[in-house]
Amino acid sequence: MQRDEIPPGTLYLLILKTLARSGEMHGYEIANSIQRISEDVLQVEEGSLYPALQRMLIKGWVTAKWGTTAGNRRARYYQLTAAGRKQLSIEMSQFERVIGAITRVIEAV
Amino acid sequence: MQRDEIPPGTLYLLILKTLARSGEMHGYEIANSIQRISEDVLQVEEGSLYPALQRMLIKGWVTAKWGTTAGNRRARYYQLTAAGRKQLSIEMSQFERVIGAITRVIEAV
DNA sequence: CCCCTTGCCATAGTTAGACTACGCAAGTTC
DNA sequence: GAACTTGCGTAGTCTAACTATGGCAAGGGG
Repeated sequence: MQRDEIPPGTLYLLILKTLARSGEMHGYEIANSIQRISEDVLQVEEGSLYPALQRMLIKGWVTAKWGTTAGNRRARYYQLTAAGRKQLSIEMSQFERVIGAITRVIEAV
Repeated sequence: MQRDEIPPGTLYLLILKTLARSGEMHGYEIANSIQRISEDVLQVEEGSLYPALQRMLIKGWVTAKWGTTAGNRRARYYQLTAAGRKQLSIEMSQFERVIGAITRVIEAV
């Protein structure tokens, strides 16, 4: 019913940026990082996160390899590719462009 | 394929705000207004606009009545209801909250 | 007069993607 | 050994923006 929180399309941007900042992370870390930095406004559900990561793998924006966490659990570590970095810059400018335009409309007198 | 321009969910906000600013408008005017004020960044397709207006009617955010334009054509004029004004303020703060959070993430060091 | 463009409304069908709800496994804590 | 946490994953649902199409009326150009 209630459309909540993460606007469709921006999850890619959030993940790309998070990976760009932190290098290599596994899914759980990515979700926690986004949630923490957004001050709990954005909650990345697992049912959104993992399918998004799969799609990003297919698109070639990230690569993944299995490893072991500090807490001794197996986890899949994701890393940006060159295409991912390029996509990040595309999504960044797209985001600014669109949000700027929306802001103009909702602030117009 | 390519996700373009208007992020799902924000069309309501754009329409609500446009009606709040201009009082009474028909669909075509609403679309043109959004496009103009956004400096052509946001293009409201008819196939998005009219279904959205229908949903807003059902939700009780707007009322509609048939009339005639200055150019002598029949058109459906939409007007905000009290519920629509309330919804506008909800969507405004929601938008700011979420966009602020996303901005924190994509600007984090 | 007929056609063409523009204004204006509408719907059917497709698609992307975020969600809920669930399942699985391994480690830690009590 | 029960419960909790970490961690990955999928099946199915739903919203809403899109493409494509159609229709109709008014006005202008040939």
